[in-house]
Amino acid sequence: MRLTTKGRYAVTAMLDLAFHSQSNPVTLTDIAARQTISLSYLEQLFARLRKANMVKGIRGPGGGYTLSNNATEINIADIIAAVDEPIDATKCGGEGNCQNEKACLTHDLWMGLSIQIKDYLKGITLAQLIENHQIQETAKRQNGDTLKVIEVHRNSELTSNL
Amino acid sequence: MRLTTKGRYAVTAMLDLAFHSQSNPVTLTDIAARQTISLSYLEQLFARLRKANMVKGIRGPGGGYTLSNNATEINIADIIAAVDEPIDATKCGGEGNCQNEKACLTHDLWMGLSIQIKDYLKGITLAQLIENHQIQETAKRQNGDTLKVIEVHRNSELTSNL
DNA sequence: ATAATAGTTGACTATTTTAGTTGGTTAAGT
DNA sequence: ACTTAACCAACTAAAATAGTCAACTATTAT
Repeated sequence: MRLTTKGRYAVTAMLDLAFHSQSNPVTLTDIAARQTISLSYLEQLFARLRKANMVKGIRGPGGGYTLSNNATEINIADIIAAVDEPIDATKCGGEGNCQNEKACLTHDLWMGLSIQIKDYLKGITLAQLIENHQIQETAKRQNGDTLKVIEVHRNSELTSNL
Repeated sequence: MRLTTKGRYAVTAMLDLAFHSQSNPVTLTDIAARQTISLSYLEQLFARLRKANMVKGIRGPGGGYTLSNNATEINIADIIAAVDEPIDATKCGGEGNCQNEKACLTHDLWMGLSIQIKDYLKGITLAQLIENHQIQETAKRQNGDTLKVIEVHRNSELTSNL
C-alpha cells in the first residue's frame, strides 16, 4: 500500500463525485475546476478508476461520471489501489528465496504493517468520510470549536486487535 | 502523511536496528547488506533520523548506530515523518482562504483521513511489530499455516471511534 | 602517534513518478 | 449537423526517489 499525492487526487476526486453526482453525472471539467486538478491528469486517473469499475462514464451532452456503486460500498484502499499500481516491496522475490532468514525478517515485518494499513483503509468508505464530516460540522457549530475537531481517534484497541 | 518506498526503507532499517543493536551498535554497512539498501542512501536517511533524534551515531571502530530510545517508544509515524518531509495537501494554503466552501470540502475530508492514518501509525511501535511477529511465528509453527497469518485486523470500531 | 574504522557532509547523476499538454477520436444528445 | 464530453495516445516538464562519488572528521585500538 502506497500513499502518494496521486492517490490523494483520486480520493479527493471520488469524494467530489460522491458529493455532486447525486442526481446528475458530473463532468471532469467541473471536478478539475473545483479541486484544482488538471483536466488531463484527471482523465488519466479516471481511466484507471473506470477500468477498476469504480466509476461509469456517460458520453455526450449532459454526460459525465457517476459512481458505479453506492458510496457506502466504496472504500479508500480500493480507490488508491486502482490508480497506484502496487510495488513488490520484497527484494527477495516475494516468496522468501532469501538465504539468510534474518534478512527477510524486516521485509516481512513491513509487509505485515502494509497489510494492516490496507485493511484499515479498506474499512473506511466514502460515505463514512462524508457522514463523519457532517457530524463534525454540526459539532463545530455547536461548541464553536474552530480547530482540532478531528483529533479524537485514539487507537488503544490496536494491541489487543493484533 | 505520505507512505512511499523512502519511508519503507526507513522503517525497515529501524526495524533492523531494533533487532541487532541489543548489545552492540550496528553499522550502516551491515544494514545495507542485510536489507539490500545502498549504503549512501542509508546515510541520507540516517542523517535525517539522527536530526529527529531517533538514532545515535557512535564513531570509531566498533561504532555504528543505536536507537535513541527504547523500541517501545518509537512509533512508525515518527519514523516516516523524519525522512519524508510533509506536503501541504491543501491547495488553499491550509487555513481555508478558499472562496467556495465546497471546493475546500474534499480537501478537508482528505486532511481528516490523513490525520486518521497518522494517528493509526502513531499507535504502532517497533516493539509491537517485532513482538507481534514473534507471536505469529509461533502460531505459524503450531498449525502449519503458511499464509494469511497476519490477516486478522478488522476495524469495526472505526465508525464509533470517529 | 598512527592507522583503521565509521560517521558526516555535500555535490552530483540516473531513473522513475507525477503532473500536465496537445491533439486527436468516438458516442450521445439537441 | 453540431455540440458536448468521454475516451485515447503520445509526448514533455518537473519533481522525487534512489544511488554514486569523494573528501573530511571524530573516535578508538594498537
